[in-house]
Amino acid sequence: MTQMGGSGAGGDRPKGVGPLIPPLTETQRPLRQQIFERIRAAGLIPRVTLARELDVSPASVTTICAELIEAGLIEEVAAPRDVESARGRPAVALGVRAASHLVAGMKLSDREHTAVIVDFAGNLVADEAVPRQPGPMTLDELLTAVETLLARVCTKAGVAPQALSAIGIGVPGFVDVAAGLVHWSSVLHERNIPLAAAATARIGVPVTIDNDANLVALAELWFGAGRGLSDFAVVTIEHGVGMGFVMNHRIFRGSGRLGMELGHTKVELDGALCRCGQRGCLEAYVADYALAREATTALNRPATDTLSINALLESLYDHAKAGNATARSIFRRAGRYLAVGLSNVVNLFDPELIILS
Amino acid sequence: MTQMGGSGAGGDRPKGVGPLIPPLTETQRPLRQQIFERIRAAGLIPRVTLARELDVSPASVTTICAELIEAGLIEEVAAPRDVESARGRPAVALGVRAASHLVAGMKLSDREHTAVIVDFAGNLVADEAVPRQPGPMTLDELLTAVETLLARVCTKAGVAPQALSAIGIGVPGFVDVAAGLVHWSSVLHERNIPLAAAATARIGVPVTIDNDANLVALAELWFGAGRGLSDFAVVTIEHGVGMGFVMNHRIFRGSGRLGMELGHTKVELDGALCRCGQRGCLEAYVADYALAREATTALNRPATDTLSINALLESLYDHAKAGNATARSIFRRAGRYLAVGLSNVVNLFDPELIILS
DNA sequence: TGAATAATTTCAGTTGTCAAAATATATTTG
DNA sequence: CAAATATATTTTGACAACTGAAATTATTCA
Repeated sequence: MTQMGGSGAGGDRPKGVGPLIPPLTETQRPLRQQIFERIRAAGLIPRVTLARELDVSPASVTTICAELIEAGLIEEVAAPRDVESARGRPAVALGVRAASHLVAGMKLSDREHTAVIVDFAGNLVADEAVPRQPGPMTLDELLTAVETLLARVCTKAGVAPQALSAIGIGVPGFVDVAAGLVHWSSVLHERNIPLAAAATARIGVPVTIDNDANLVALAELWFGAGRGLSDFAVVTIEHGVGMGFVMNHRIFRGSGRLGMELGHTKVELDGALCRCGQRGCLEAYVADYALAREATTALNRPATDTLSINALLESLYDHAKAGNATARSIFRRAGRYLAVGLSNVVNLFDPELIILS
Repeated sequence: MTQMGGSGAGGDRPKGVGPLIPPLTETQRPLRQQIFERIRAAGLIPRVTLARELDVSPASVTTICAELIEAGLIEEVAAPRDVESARGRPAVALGVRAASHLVAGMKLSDREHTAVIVDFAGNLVADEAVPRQPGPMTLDELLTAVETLLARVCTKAGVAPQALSAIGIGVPGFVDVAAGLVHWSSVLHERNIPLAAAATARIGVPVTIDNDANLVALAELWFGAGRGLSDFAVVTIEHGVGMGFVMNHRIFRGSGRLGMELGHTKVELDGALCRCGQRGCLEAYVADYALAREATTALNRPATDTLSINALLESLYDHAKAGNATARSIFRRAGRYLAVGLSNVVNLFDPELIILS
């Protein structure tokens, strides 16, 4: 427990109590932004409704919307007349001006690079995917790959890469979003790469980077099942096990500004060996390489087998489907450990929803 | 993954994108409150410093402080002259007016009820503790116990209970803070008790309730090692295993508004049986009743032994200290499982600090 | 065509905050 | 000791963000 200041009701001054909250936290979203976000969230919404929902005066809404229209961010849209309450002056709906900005999103994973171009209203304009050989690359190779993919998807969308307003790149591994730094990633040889800055310089458009699991969570928050929820988790199982967590309507990152490491949650004391060097990590039971490790044993393959991981797993899956008890037990065990890991997330965070991806 | 709206750059309107943040964002703390909290946090602080630290103009500070003084919440304090920079008009320090409010805090646990009275500046005015028989009580019994304890601590502080501005009560178990409801607690027979409302009615002073682990975390946030940290966890081990978590300078509660359940985190697939009916919970390895369960075996006691849990544990501890390998192994195992549980917290939340209490 | 109704805009006023100037209270220096 | 210097606080006038109430506009209904 804690020692308190001086005792007694006396006059001795304490050193102060209460949390030490740093000065200007990024606390408040000005009304301007609230209104814009509301319009974007609604898609199409008249001023009256905005005023009612945000609990501000219609006067303010008028003023701010005029500015937003002036700035070209939103526009008035002729809405089909609502048959129900068809009395009085009809409301004119506002919508985000889709053409005002275009952004690109890219995801770099072990086996595939994907890219999308989305307009300001969230409509998909073009997408593109290219497979690639697993394994890490140098920064320069990666940037070239990004540039090539970007060029292709831009061509498809019929715009120049420089016409984009921003680009977001998701990479697996440890990412410091604020600093634009990749501490470690399975797609890069080196560590502590300032990927955001490097990509921005190369492409000439502002680039931000994030952990891929966080981006999946963000996608769910914006477009998917997570809209309207304040707290939920997204779990991704690929080469590793990742988790993105949304809390109070925004992506939560641990205090270290890195994402959260569901994969290295311990599910077994002194359990299987994990890539990270520890034992009993969830990842050591459910990640693809963990399954492959067991598969070599189960299928009686020599350790030097040249089969790719993918082929090995497919073979394992076939055996399991065919009734091979050993192969089945591998999947069953992975499933049970995953359940333990998820149950821990539930017990600690109590999210409204968990999305498996 | 998620399906997007219409494809193509076309004119079809989407249904909107982006998180659906509820209208009244309680995000912003008005400057008024920021200044007050800063004064409370600092204990004694001049206006200039306030203006500098909060990054607002001295003019605003003057205005708001005048109001706060007018309201009797803070006061000017003659500060000892600072020898260093002793030039120019000396700053006059502001401090919270300690006498303006008194509050009581109570903690109901299985073996003891404790109470403190604290003034508005956080000085301890009086405290009191009464032991009690473990086991649940009825609501009426509990309220009577609270009332009695409150009367005693008030007498000690020399104030009438009605003179208190507010009372906070911490109870073990599941507590819905917002609703003032105790879903389940080891000190109450019944479930879903509106304890806050009942206590408020009985005592005549506003009462709020919270989970005891949360309160310990709150105490650390206000008075202890957690001041200045934005994210940390407090783990309490008593009858059960509880955790309070501070995130972004405030207590985090899961979406269900209940606290988090570190105790029912799984640390072993199909592990030991827990009070909650599931298997492998952390609590089933480290809580006092879990240790006692093993102790009866280790010490060769008949199951019907009438020793109290406390006596049993002490006996176990003595044996371990004396070198009894079996007894030692019980403690060692508990320690290792606790480490697993904590490591999971670290991996998921990445807190700056974990406080064991 | 003239109500009736509802959305939006206009307008004047309040509130919160700031920059700059004025004022207050020290210490130093001549 | 008076003037110069330094620093803290208050005063003053101005600006920006919102708001309430009244006015204006666009529709439907009779």
